[in-house]
Amino acid sequence: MSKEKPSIPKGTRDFGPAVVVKRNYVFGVIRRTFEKFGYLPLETPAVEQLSVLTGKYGDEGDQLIFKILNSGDFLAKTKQADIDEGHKHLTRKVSEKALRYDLTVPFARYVVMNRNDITFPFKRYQIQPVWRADRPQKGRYREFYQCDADVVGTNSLLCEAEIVQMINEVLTKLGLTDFTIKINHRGILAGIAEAIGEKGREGDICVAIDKLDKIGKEGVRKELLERGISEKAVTKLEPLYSLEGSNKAVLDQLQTILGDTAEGQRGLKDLHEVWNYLSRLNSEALTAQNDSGNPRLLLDVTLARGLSYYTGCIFEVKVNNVSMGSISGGGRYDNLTRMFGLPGVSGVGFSFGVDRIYDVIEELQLFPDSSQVGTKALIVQFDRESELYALPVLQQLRDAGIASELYPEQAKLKKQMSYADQKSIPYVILIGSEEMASGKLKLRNMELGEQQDLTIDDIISQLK
RNA sequence: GUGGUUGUAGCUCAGUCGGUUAGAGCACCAGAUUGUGAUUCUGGGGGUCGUGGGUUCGAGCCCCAUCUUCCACCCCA
Repeated sequence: MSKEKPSIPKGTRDFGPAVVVKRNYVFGVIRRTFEKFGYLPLETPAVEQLSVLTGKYGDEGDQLIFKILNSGDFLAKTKQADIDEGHKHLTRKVSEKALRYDLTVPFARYVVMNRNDITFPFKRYQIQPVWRADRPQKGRYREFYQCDADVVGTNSLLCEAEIVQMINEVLTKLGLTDFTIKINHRGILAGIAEAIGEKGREGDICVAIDKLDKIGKEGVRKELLERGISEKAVTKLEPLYSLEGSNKAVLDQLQTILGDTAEGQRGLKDLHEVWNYLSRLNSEALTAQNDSGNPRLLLDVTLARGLSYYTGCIFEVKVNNVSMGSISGGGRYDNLTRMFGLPGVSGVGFSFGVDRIYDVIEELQLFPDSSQVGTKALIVQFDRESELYALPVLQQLRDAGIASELYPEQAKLKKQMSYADQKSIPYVILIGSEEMASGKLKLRNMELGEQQDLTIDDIISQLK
């Protein structure tokens, strides 16, 4: 028998008990917020038909989908000619299923398949893992959880406003104070393209100006020219990078620049509406100040986002002063269900990246002690007699709702105490011959190192 | 997919120019202490140096491949 060193695939992780407890705390905050806003849970299979996923995320995205090899003789339907046609063609022959890449597309599929049973507007949240065949790096994993909330079947911009509200609430509850919810609108981007004389080229323009933070004005200029945008247009575009002042002031300036483009008008109207809703909701995203002095909600005309299906407002959330990419993102998509044969259903949604949020909270040391759970009391036993005596005591403790355990063997006292110590169990109950004789059990407070002789009833009322 | 980086005890890491038997701290186990953890003292176990090839009298160290880690790009949560 060969010794095999076990390992897990690149970009995947095991989560030990301490980590799972903290992750569940984050999930809990998110879940409670979603439910408070009227979203209901949905789960879909990890595996989707490959055809459901392909073509929804752009060419780059298709490359990153984990495909599943057909079972059995996966080469049965393949001929030499198929191999000669290249890997993209061959993939369809040997793979019909794939791991889901996000939660939005499976949701759209679900909506289309269940259109007659769903009451619109349909609000659902979904917390499940997704898989991407990306090369791992900081904050980027091949298996990670998304927490999505989406609503389909309404064009109301109240949904966009509520997304801002939910993001603000979740991050605040998690103890984060310095974060920026960036918002933009695909209409604004299209309007800009039109206004600078490059109508229809907003795709290329977006990809380039999205990198403004990273590569600076000159870098963006170079990339735009490489992508075939005219020099005249690039020059006209540049003032937009440095739009100054409040969100309101930026909107006013955009009005001047995009005023006579239809798409620009659509974007501006939508954004105004979102601001109106938030204002009436007395949103903290408008009133609370970041450490930098900026409001949390920030109109950023350089925000583009890669996913090709967005058509209206788009969001992205960045925690400031930590080296981590966006922890949340989303937007409105008008045509996603049309790809599955159901036109005219607009949706909007967003997603929290729990793995990144976890990394940020850990880095900022914001996990509260209360997010720890575990055994409250350990019963230590000495011999067979004390073990039998301890069993009804154990049951009484559990009936009283106290998380408790009996050490399962008659190990040395030192070993049992040390077990309690390492599991951070705050109380130990000792049951030996003296205790059995008197009926008073020894309750030891492990933190203080103090112990008292108490009846089981007194112990229960003290630990409850 | 492109470029770089990392891997030595359970963990964090030393390991000189390629040269004898690969080290430390922490952790673990046992004892000091037959009814008391976390502190103290004493002792102990533990390694195919990521894996597979190659160069060499000799490889943890040099070369190639591969896996993994982390980082940047592309893209994204």
